[in-house]
Amino acid sequence: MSRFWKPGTEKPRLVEDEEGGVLFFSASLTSSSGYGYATLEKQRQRLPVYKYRTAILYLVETHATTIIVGETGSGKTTQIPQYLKEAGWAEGGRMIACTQPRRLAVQTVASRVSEEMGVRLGDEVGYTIRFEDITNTELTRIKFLTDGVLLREMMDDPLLSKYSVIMVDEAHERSLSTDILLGLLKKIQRRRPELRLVISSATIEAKSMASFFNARRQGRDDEEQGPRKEPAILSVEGRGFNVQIFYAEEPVSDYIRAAVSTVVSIHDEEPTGDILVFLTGQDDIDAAIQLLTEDSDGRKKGLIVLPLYSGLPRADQDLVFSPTPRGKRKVVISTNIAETSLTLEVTDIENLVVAPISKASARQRAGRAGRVRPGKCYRLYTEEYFMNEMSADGIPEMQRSNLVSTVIQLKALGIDNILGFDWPASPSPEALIRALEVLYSLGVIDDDAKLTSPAGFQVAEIPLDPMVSKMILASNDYGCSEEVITIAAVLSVQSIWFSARGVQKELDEAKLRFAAAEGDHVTFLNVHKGFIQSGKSSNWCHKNHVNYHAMVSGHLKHLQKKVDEIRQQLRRIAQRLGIALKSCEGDMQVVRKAVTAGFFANACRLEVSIVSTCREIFDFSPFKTKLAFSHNGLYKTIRSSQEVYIHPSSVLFRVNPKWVIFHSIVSTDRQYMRNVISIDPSWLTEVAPQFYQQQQINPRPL
DNA sequence: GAGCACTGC
Repeated sequence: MSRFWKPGTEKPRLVEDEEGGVLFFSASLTSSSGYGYATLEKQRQRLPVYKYRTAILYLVETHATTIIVGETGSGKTTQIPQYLKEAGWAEGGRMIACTQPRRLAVQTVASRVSEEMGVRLGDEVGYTIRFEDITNTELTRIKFLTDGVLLREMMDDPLLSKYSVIMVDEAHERSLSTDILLGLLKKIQRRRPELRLVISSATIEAKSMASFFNARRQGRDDEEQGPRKEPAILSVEGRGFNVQIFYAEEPVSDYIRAAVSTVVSIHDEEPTGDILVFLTGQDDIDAAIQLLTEDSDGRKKGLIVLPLYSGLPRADQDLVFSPTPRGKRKVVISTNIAETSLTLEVTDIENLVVAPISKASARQRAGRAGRVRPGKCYRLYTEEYFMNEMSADGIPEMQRSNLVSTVIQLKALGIDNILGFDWPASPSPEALIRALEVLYSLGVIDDDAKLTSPAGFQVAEIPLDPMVSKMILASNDYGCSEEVITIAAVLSVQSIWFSARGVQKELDEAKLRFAAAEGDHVTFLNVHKGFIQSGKSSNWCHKNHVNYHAMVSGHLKHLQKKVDEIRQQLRRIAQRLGIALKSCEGDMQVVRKAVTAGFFANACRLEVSIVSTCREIFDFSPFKTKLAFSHNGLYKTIRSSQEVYIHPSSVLFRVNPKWVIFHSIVSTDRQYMRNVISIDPSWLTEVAPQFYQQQQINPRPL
């Protein structure tokens, strides 16, 4: 296994980065009895945040914005909303909102709080995430929700007038929607001086957060009645315990094997306690689990190995929270999802970090191990790497994202001057201009950069990327809205294919059964059709390597809601927008035109193709087509002549039609187009004459 | 021949 500095041999160096010593938590609240014996009320009083109850309420009373700095584990997320309610902030029909970046966190925190308050979830305490509104207009006083949902609520209620206090939790994560929300909340404060904001943030971000909310407003700033404008900052200590950090002595070559062997040696050498392993993705998780379980005899007995990633059905995710049986050791093998949402209350957690994450993220992960008792953190990289190679913080999503959705959301909320918008982390003007250009070319904003009517407002209403929304609008003109909505639903889930290690060949074969010469979008329609014809059978999915959990609607409450439910939601929205639900009865040309109408900016032309073989395919296709199989067709985007290739997961891989449109790009060693459809270049000038001048797309002889 | 995670009326 990898070699770590071990306790007892040579004192491990617990140096952190320049912030220093972050991992030495105060252990002043050592409750050896732990959870389980005390009443819920006693437990609440034992949380570190309890000491600050009066101070928090005072600051919220007297300041428009209060920034709470605290390590996770202080209890701030569950307690502060309750304190606020106890202090009367939810009286007179008002509500307290608490946002989270992730759905899982919303659900778990809401259910914990309702339990503590002794009320039924959905009554006084409720939550809202996409597809799940567990609130009651009459009763709900504390509402947990994702920040994305709160942004959507602003479309109907721009001042968020039903909330008296809005707590934005995990603001240091700087997720895209958190940052948009913070920018908008700052604006709302000017119109609603009585609104209170509580921003919870980790140490490093607190100052910049404060100066963001402190920035002088223009115009009237004379002292009026009401709360002080400059933000208050309160630091709440964590409940954490010592976490010892061990670094690999040498870089590991295979981090999955290194992680597995570290788990095994922890199991052999360490006393009771669960293990949490961070890996990069589902593939690695499956591989690690296979390695851990394949020879589970002998010493590995007693290990309960559980995967955790977002694609997992909720019931499987819940297994992670169940108590570990006596004499067993739980090993949770997880993606980032566990970095912030998860507190395992069972016993202490060991933690392995494997990817070049930021130092802040590494610290966050290590903190997972010290929640209920002292823990250990094994980092599968060297200390030198940590000190010298890893960046201090991740880049805010705002500064590395496509801003098309962001811009249209702001437009829909009446923010006209996008370039002058006061962001917590300003995106580059170039990125904003790029987004404005795309929206202009889609015809959803006009020459004055105002939303067009009705297209602009319709696109803003649909909770999808504007290019997908435009595709749906166009499907109305082409009489194929049913098909295009299905495509949109499939494109918005991670993958409809069931992939696991060792079954790649079977998956490829299954794909061929549905593969359409036109490309991936049409292939999706074939899969969906087969799924519906099977009566939405899980057995059918299994046989065809289709991921049942990606397709099925949530008739079992805890299943993730996917293609079916998104499709139903989009059909409802379409009807509301006046789009006729209509099938084109197999005419795939109109479907491809509708796709083109949304994604014309992603058009590419084949530059080089080495044809090797020809073969007749495909039984699902209405017409038999000859497809040329070749290797690594080099494409160039029409817009910017960027070199791109068809991703090997596409049905058009090695088929290489002359003209294609892609849905998205993944950048690895090359730029790969994922989800590709073939088009006729004349459609480009047809659907986007302003974007493509005729001479640009004249096909060159190949 | 293959990069990840998260989110949304």
